[in-house]
Amino acid sequence: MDKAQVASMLEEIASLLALKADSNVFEQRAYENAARALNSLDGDLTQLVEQKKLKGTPGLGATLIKRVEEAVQEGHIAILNELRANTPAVKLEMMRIPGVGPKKINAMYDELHPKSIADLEQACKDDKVAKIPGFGKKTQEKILQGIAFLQQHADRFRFDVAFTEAERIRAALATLPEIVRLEVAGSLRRRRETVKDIDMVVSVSDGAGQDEREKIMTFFTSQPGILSITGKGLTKSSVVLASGIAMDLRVVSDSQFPSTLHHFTGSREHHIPLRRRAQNMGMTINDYGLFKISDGSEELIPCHEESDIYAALNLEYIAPELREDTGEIEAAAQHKLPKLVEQSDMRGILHAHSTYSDGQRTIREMVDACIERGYSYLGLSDHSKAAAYAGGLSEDDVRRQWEEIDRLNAELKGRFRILKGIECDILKDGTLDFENDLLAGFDFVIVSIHSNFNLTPEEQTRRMLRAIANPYTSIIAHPTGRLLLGRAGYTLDMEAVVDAAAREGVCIEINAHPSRLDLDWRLVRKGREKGLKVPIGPDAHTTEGLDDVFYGIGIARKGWLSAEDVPNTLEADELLRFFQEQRERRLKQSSVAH
DNA sequence: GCCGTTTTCGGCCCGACTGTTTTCAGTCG
Repeated sequence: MDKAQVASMLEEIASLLALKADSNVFEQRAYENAARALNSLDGDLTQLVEQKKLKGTPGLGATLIKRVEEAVQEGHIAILNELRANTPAVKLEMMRIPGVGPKKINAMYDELHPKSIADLEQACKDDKVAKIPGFGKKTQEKILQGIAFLQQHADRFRFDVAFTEAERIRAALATLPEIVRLEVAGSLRRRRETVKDIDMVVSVSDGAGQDEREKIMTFFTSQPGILSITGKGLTKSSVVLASGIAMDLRVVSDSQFPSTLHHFTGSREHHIPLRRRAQNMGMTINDYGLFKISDGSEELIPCHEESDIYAALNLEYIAPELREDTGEIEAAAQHKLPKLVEQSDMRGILHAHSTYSDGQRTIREMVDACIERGYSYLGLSDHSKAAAYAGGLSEDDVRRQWEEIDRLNAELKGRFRILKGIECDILKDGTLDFENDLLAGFDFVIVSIHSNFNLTPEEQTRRMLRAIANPYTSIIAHPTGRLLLGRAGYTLDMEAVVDAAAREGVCIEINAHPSRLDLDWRLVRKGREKGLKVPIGPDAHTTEGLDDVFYGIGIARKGWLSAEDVPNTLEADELLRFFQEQRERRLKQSSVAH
């Protein structure tokens, strides 16, 4: 039983507690907090429990520690089983309907005993829900709409899908002269890998009247590609976009903009301790501003930018990507936040394919596209022979490719550099798809799993650790193989993998493809603390694919990475030296070991 | 259920919006 498993049990308890008749929201929150506390713990949970090291962890009190110990030692938590037995499954399902929460669910369940969402839908159509005390026609209609929304739309979207939609609307709104400031907020601004909806905040000058606001809202709700308008007012309008994503636009006066933007950027988890801090300092935060409380009256503290809010709380500015309540407030108070990596730090591409394997562009075309984007090198990494489905290279193909690279490098001398790399398959037993004497000819070796996804976690972990132990391994690519909203990753002990990679000096990439974003940012963060180097790899199969680096940078920033943590912020010469030293050190170590 | 630089009890972030109600409960972010 690992941390993630126990954490999800605690989360389930929280959800089930919410549905209890006499539920206590604070107890529920305690379980949610404990789940998060557990996830960000370092080390093996079983050991932590055995050594009684959980005591003192913020968010874990005596009771929660007992629950965690029970889960680890017994494999189950008694009160979870009890809650499950006493909570009809349909209640949990109903939690997914927008606008419906625990209280309404319990009322509907007690009156109508639906067995499924379909039953509930029928009850609405039969006008039975509107007759429940405290309910009415409008609530019934809203529930029907909520059910329809559930049936038509996924409840989460990949970052890139939402970002593209948001960017289109942002660009359109930016043409309006009435708008002073304009920002995307919400989880999209925090660069979460998936998002539920799009939040946007715009400001009008403080003297602006109703007309300006109305014009903005009308312009917004009449944009092309809007499926339906679910709300339209002077401060907030809501629509559903063609892709099925819900979007809210808020209009505020410019002096309120920083506070409103901050509020709607979240996360909720970040705001709770932040507001507690404000409270302790005799202040209060709401979406309209930061206020000093004296003698019971509130005095506005003027903030022109979000950074002013943090400054007033004696904090360094906290970038949106970090606002997840994973220690950023404490770090900001001690002025220990990292300087986060940016696109302008990136010097070259590591992990791209060409027509030699399954890429759609020739090496030369990929090179030109890199030059166009301001990069000074391309670390080419076509597939190895085991990846037959992807046109993996034979040993002869590799030598042929090297010749072409040598030729091109001579031609490009001084302007650009192609690095000889490979994306080498990790075979079922953890050995690599090419012999070491061939691997020695590459400038760098990326290794990754493309087969045998269904090994046991122990086997899969052993397989990966063996690949890490090969002294020619430079980088692990897409370590879990997950496809966001598609397929779960291989089950393996990622913490052991991150530990081993950091210890051995092997890099783990952030695969920047928006369907992967793997290594996960939570693990990026843990790896960074152990000295792991994390290149950002677009895994480009086309020239456009090179632009996916953008998504990888968002994840790198969420993982608290600075430029020095990301090897492809180095110049080509420095990077080649980095790989060379890495290999020499590891060869020396492995010969000592033998 | 957690937590403590006045506290071991009594707080726990905060306000908008909506709908159902005549003063508030539920939901959301």
